[in-house]
Amino acid sequence: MSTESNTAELPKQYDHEAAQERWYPFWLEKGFFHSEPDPKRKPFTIVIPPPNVTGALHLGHALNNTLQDTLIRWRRMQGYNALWMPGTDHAGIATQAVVERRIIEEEQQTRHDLGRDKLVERIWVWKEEYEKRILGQLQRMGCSCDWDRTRFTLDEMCARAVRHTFYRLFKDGLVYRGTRLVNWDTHLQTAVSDDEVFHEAVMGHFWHLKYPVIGAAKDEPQFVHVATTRPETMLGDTAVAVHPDPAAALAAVEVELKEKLAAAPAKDKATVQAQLDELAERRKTLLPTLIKLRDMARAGRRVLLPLVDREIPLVADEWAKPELGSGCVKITPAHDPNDYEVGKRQSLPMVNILNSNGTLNDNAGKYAKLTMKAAREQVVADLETLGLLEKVEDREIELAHSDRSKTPIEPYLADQWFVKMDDLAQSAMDAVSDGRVKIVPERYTRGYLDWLGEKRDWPVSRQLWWGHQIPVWYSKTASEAELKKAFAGRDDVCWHRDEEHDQWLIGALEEDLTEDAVPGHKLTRETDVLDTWFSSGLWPHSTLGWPDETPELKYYYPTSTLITSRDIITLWVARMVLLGLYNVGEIPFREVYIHPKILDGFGEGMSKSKGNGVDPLDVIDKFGADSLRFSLAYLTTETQDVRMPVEFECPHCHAAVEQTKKNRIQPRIECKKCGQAFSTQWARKPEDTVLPRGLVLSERFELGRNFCNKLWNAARFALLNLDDYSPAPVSDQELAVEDRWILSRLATVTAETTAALETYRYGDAARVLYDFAWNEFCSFYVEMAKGRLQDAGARPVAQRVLAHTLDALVRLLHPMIPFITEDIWQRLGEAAPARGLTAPAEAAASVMIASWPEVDDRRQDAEIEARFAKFQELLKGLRDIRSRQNIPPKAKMKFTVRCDGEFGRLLEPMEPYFESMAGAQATAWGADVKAPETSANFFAAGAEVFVDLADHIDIDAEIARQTKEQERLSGAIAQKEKQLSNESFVSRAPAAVIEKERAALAQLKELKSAAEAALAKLSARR
RNA sequence: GGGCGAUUAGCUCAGUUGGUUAGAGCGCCACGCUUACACCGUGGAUGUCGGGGGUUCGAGUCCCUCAUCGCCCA
Repeated sequence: MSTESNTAELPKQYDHEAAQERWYPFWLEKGFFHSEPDPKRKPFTIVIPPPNVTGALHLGHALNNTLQDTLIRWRRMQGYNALWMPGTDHAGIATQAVVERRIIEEEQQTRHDLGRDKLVERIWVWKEEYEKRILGQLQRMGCSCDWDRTRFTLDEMCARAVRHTFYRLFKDGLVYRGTRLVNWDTHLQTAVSDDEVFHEAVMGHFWHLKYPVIGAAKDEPQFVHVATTRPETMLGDTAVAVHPDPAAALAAVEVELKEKLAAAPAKDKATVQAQLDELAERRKTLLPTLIKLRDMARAGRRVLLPLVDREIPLVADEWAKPELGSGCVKITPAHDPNDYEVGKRQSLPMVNILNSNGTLNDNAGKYAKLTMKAAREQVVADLETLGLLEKVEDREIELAHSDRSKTPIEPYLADQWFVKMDDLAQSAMDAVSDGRVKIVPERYTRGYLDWLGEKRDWPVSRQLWWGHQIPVWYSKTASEAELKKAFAGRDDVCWHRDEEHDQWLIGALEEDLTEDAVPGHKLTRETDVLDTWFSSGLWPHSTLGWPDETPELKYYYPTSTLITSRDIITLWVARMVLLGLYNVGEIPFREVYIHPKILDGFGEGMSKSKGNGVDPLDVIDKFGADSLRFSLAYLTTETQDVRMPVEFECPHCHAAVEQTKKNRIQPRIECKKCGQAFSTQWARKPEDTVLPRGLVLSERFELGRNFCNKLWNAARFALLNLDDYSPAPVSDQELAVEDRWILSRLATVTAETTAALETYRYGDAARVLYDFAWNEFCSFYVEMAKGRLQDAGARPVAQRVLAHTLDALVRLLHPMIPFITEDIWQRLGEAAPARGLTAPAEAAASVMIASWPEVDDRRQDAEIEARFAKFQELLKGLRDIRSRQNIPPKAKMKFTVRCDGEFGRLLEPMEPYFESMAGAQATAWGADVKAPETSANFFAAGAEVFVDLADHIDIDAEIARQTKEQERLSGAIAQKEKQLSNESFVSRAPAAVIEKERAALAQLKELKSAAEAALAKLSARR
């Protein structure tokens, strides 16, 4: 870097690209991101919520990582030994689904064509590509992660932690295998968890079927009527249910409806009444039948299931709702979650009619091998032929879909592995209840506790190939004696009996078992893999080397803070707490900060599939990483999600094209301004892909860009004026008013920023610094320093305070906007290598490792701030007169101030600044100042100011201004008088408040009479 | 159905323990190339604080209720 600082080197606009390209490699090279355990220093640790390798990062990640980087850079500057552990997540099903889909699209091959090893190999290739891309994105954002420690949930270190955890759980009897109804994705052929399922309303039908009653007597119903949205499942029916006490059930509903009727607003009463009427009708016509059926059910009567000709029982169960439909319901325990519960209660057989690929199996008789869809048509047709189809209704149904394959979910009975949640969940609840783990904002605590409180066992197996294969081997044939003999002396193998399937489950710690590990028997390994959350749940300790007691684990664990978004509090945060406690015996982090979500201009969450996602790299290209970061931090407030109207930028003319729900899903868009077309993320066809792509942006980021540019130019000004800088201690006597003011403000702002960051109030921190930098440092301090910098006598002190203040400001801003602050720091380092007011010292080699500013209480000076506020008020009044009087900017104006001696003593020294900042020259201060012949007056800070308008008077403008002022005052006076004449106010409000109001009223009246006098004078001259 | 959050200027949002006539940025209007910055400067206009009720001398702020939107859970 050249040591000259000339203007050519200091462009008028901040060049974000140059700064990013220069300083990130610099930080890396210096090893500033790296941390090593050092017992002499206090650690501060965060682990990244590992992004999925499924795809690139979006704006939500940008927010998440901006906040983490801000936190870690700040703590690093505070002197902590700061570690930010980075890495990525293998995201089992999501990644496998993406890669599988791509292989099908591009090579027309399924995973079964490829085989397990080949597919996994292909996914690793994908992972390498996306990991690189993701880490690259983080780096472009400026993230100061310790890249030497980068981990992946499927790498050797994490895999070892997974093996140990599973083994411990297995050995402790906390993991078991069982048959359960799961959400089956027939496309991907795996179970998916509830949170991987979304519900969508689709148009469907409601088929009304009837099943013949076996041996029905004359006075008995010949058929039972049931209705279903999925008629093909009747092949798996094992019962028909009727309510055990239909009369009571109907009565209960009636009571409820009556209460509702009483409470309902008038407009809703008719609807509720109609429901009541229908209920009464039902009681008359349907209830007797239901009671009869109930009695038949108790007598063990059966019905004949058509098509498969299976006799199935009538059962009495509360799941059947007498107020709905026929009051009877078919029970298919193997294919419906509610029926499954009924099945368990009533000890019904569970007939599985599905193959894992979604076709019907042999239990479906002649319908075997058909797809669900084909079977449905056939079943309906056959029932109709038999006269057993009563009617078909159209109906909108909520259908569960797999989030991964977007295909409908089939409830399906399958063997799954579970972790018992009892004690584990309790331990995680306790950690939060007793405050060892603190969730910020606190309101998220409740959801966490409620969810864990259900203590539902955790299904951890997935029928996938991409993931940690469960380290359990099966043997059906060996005896326990043989196992004991085969594994004698080994503490890395243990086994449990699986009574349900009549076999041994053998777990192995690190080493895989061979097929012949038990002589004379063949072992087979479980093919399922573990849920991704199982491995990411270990993240805070697995990345630090657990199960080994590494120096890292001892030093950095528990970590300090976890920053994440609210949707994974239960899935991930809770799992980390309970697994950390289970494995390490200690909580994984002390605080969890939950940040807002990013929404688009329509209030919808952003997603790539919706087309409203913004790529952080687009924003960085256009605005720079600092602008992205600052804008996001600025918008991060406690209760609000971040709403961001999205727009395209035309690559031809750079005009903004508003994103609409319509154009956001089109492959090409025509620019309204220049008429040329550009492509979007949806472009697939050659005619679209040849078009240049339009960036997807939000004008919200202009806030950050403008701010960075302002800061840049303030620094530019300073640098241009520091050429002959010399460091030296500055005594209090040497400080000018504005010096003392800015130093006082700096002390306050330092305290406010620190307090905001301590409580995760990023928006507040950004606002405080924005206002200070722009409205105080730039608008006042820099403006006022200009004069002194031209004066050889005052120049050195002005330079020293300027350099010092900029130094501190840059340090305060560094955690949020690292690149520009480093760029300024380095340039400042050349112009003013040693800085500081009491004892100038060599600046740090990088702002990254500079110390966080301390609050200098001694500088806080309420008196100087009050004095400065008066100055600002007067200045504003003067500028206002100029503007309203249409006095040309270059024309000088003269003013006098009627005030007491103290006021004059304080403000008179500021005369040069009225001159330079408002083009106004003070000609007199004091109590005996008289209004000039032709003048405009205003009150400010307790003084009356007269602007001499002899050369400028615009009577109409002044009348307008004074009239408006007078009206404003009249309004205020009326309000105050009303308040003060209110008996109860005067008798009940605190005396201080009343006193304040009285004084205010008197003041207002004084101002008003002055305005009236001025008006009278003006009218006379008109 | 239960829970959480939101509703303040055209847009995006602040608003501390209830106490002068509610603020910022963008946008808008007027003026301005003042030797850091037009990604700028100076000034200006803009609000039934979602609706209704209540508590209080006093409510954007506390309570109840309704509406709309978003998220989570069933």
